[in-house]
Amino acid sequence: MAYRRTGKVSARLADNRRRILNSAREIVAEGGFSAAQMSEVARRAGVATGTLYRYFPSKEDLCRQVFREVSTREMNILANIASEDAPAMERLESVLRTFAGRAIQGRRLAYALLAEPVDVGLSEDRTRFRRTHAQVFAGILDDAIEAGDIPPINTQIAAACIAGAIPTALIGPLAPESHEIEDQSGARVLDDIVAFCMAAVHAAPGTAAQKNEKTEERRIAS
Amino acid sequence: MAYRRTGKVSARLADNRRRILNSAREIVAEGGFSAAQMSEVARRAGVATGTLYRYFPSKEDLCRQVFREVSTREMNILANIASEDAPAMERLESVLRTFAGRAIQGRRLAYALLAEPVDVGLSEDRTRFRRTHAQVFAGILDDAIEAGDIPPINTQIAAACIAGAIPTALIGPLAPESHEIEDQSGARVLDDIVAFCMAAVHAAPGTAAQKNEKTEERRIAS
DNA sequence: CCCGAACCTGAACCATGGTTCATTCCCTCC
DNA sequence: GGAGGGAATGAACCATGGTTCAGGTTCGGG
Repeated sequence: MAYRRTGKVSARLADNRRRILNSAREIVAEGGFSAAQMSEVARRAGVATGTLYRYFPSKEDLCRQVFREVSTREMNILANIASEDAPAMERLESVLRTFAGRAIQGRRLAYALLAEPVDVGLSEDRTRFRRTHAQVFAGILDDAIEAGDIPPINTQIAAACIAGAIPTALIGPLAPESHEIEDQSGARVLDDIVAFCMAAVHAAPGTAAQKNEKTEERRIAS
Repeated sequence: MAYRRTGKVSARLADNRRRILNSAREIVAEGGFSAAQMSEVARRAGVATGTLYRYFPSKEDLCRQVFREVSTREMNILANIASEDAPAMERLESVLRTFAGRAIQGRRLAYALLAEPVDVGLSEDRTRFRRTHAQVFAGILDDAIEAGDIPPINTQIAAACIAGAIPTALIGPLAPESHEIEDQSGARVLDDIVAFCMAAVHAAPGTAAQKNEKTEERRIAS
């Protein structure tokens, strides 16, 4: 009697699952995890609340799934830059600039990933995310020291500082208001932040400055 | 008939109010604002839940009061250092060290003040706190530039970066575990963080290093 | 000593939002 | 085409935690 799951059905199931995840992601990107209520996710995905529980055992699981998808994407972008075949200092600056640039566009998503109030389950994932994150910075810094580009420093601490400085300056309460960033001054803010971090690791002066005029070409794809 | 509030009574009222505030503060210092449930505050203060509402119109008001008391205290400490009659770079380092040092002891309180999930009412106060905070840094940096101690930089951005870097490196998920900090290595971590920030603003090298041996004497009073 | 006002108490109330489950719908198979 | 099982529904359920309020207690004034 057992009935075989036909192609059309499992396609629909997969589609539902995807649509739920996408809806959740959209909501998070617009209003953070606090806006991601199950009823709202369901509404946007065009299914009933109860249906969510056929695809995810709990809200926490759904949110973690969303978090992982988004953060993995971000991580990969940075990791790719870090593993490029280029001098450490170039990779460092590129990573910083990309990180900050992506946070500026999609500030709400960056906020959700990095700073928003979340409960314990998610903050476990976030911890992993930020650590991995800092590891990318630390790795490049180690390379730079190895290559003699910068003097020896505590790369773990420096990486943590960078990982804190950039989001704070961009998306926290200390950040300039959105409208200040939207327009042309955004590039300037970005340059200043990158310059701060480069100086912090004793990058040879000028390295960051030269790049200023390149900012325009370096627009990051969303 | 009008009944005059006698001294003994208003003393008791004041005492109650104080005890409530103190209990709330203790709880926040131990477990953050999330642990500060009204029933728990009442229990610790030795009054009934309803009584809290004779002293504070809502939980939010109570929490904001606590936040203000604690943050004002912290702010004053930093502001005093900032307004000392000393060279800008000395004041800068002193402020950084004090800030980081106080965050290290009382990490949970620092977490509550700086990073913990809170709802909108409180985060308004927190925003003010962090801004004032960053202003202290920025003011000193301006002095330093004026005095020619460091090259001109965007002090607003630098201040925001510093205000983000220090807590992240100390109390966030990127921070070393408590036990790593409790023991002798705490001073080392602190030195590295301060060194990072000093370098970031192009402080002349060595300034931070000289101070390392002074760390012991600079133990911050709680 | 008694009255009324102020104060205190804590159990009941309520709002929010995640989770469940009896019912309905739709699909596969015979 | 209809029997039976998986999938979907959404209103009801429940847990949490802030807030209220009817009833009891304490205090000042006469």
